[in-house]
Amino acid sequence: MKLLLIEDDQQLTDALQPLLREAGYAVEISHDGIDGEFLGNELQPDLIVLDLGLPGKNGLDVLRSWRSAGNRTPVLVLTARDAWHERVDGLKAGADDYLGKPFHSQELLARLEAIARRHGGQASNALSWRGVTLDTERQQATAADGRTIELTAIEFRLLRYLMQHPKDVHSKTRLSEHVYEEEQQKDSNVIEVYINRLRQYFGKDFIETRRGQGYQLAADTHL
Amino acid sequence: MKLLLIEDDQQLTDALQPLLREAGYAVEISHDGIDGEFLGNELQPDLIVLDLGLPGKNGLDVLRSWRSAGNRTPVLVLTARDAWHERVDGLKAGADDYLGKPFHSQELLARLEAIARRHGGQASNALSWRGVTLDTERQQATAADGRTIELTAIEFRLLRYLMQHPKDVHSKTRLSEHVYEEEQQKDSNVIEVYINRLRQYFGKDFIETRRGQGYQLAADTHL
DNA sequence: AACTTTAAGGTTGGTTTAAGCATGGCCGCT
DNA sequence: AGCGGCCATGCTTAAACCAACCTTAAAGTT
Repeated sequence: MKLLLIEDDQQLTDALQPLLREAGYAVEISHDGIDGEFLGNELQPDLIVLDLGLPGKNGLDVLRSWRSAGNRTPVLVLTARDAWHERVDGLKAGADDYLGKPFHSQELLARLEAIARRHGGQASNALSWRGVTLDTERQQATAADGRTIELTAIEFRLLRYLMQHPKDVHSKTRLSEHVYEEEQQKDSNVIEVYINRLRQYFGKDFIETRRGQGYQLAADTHL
Repeated sequence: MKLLLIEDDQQLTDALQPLLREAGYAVEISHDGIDGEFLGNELQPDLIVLDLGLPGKNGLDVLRSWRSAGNRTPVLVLTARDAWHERVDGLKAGADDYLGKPFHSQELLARLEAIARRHGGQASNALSWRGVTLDTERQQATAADGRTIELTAIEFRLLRYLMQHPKDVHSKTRLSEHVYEEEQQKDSNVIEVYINRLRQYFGKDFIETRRGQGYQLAADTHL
């Protein structure tokens, strides 16, 4: 789960980063509005935390730019505790939730969880594709033939990312970035090994190889 | 897509080169300003990444020389993270974008993509000519009769280059330079082989031969 | 003990080479 | 000028080569 945090207060980002990582996010940070807006479009994060008081470009403007350009990435807006009008503006501009500063880190995590759930699997926390379903809360999957499979942490993150973006082709580098925090040495074949595992669980043709480009969930044209 | 990287830090160029290749660029590298300026003119790259702190000749001067000589190749400038005045100068001197060091490799790729898109004209990532369309993101094409065709890396680069410059006649040497990094031995017939492949996919008369000169996409005069 | 990563050897398929065939342009011959 | 042969250039096919990917098992981590 790739999360983009746009916040200019260094102290706050330093404090949040380890927490968010611990909670299972791959965290990217930007300290100003212009850079943040760009990254929000190009990094294709799964979730964005956006402060409103930013140097460079106001957070609200950033949000509006995204939305009018068709970017629907879920956004949680951070506002000053008592600035209720900011919240209204934020929601109007297309935010998914807001949180007043200062806040309890636990509350932030809870709200992120909620947004991700709401957004990812509409109404439920289950993804499904070609007979395979993934329960994102229990970290377990059901294969097409009905077997239920307990997934380990990395199996789960990899499968979730693939199922959240079916049809797209993902390079091993990209998958690595979404499954891990730090950049992987490029001569590692972890991703290959885990793709192999998922194929054992769900069938050889559940994931297709695009040689030289990456992997992709099998198209379901024949259904 | 030929990319010229002008950067004196060997460690950085070593790290970047494989990444850029993976992203589909044919990478040329220069480690100083004077050489870089020359190559920027002679190689006719599609994109230039220019560091400002260079031995030989300052990056800004290099950029200004190009521009005043009429060279309009899109340039992304690398600056020290906090040297905002350098950025202003860079943009004034004719840069298309800038990026502070250190940077995320993903951000570099994203910005290059954005520049190329902006510069190449059309805001979308699809090219089309005589019923053939090319999705530059998925590396796949659609033939005039509707078949979709998954292209391999080299098929894709060759077809993209042809479709980016329709109407022009391209010598085999030129095509070779844009498809590969290093110079090809001139007695190789790879290009002929791949032209043949593309003709199988899209019809014999999609690409015309100008004997002794090169190849050209078929004119659509009769439409 | 369970999970993750590394490593090594086998397999596949994209790329390149190479050899024989086809075609067009040039030149000399009638 | 018209005809025909000859050479250069381009086409096609198949086989060889090599890097990417797969698979398995053992080593390393938590």
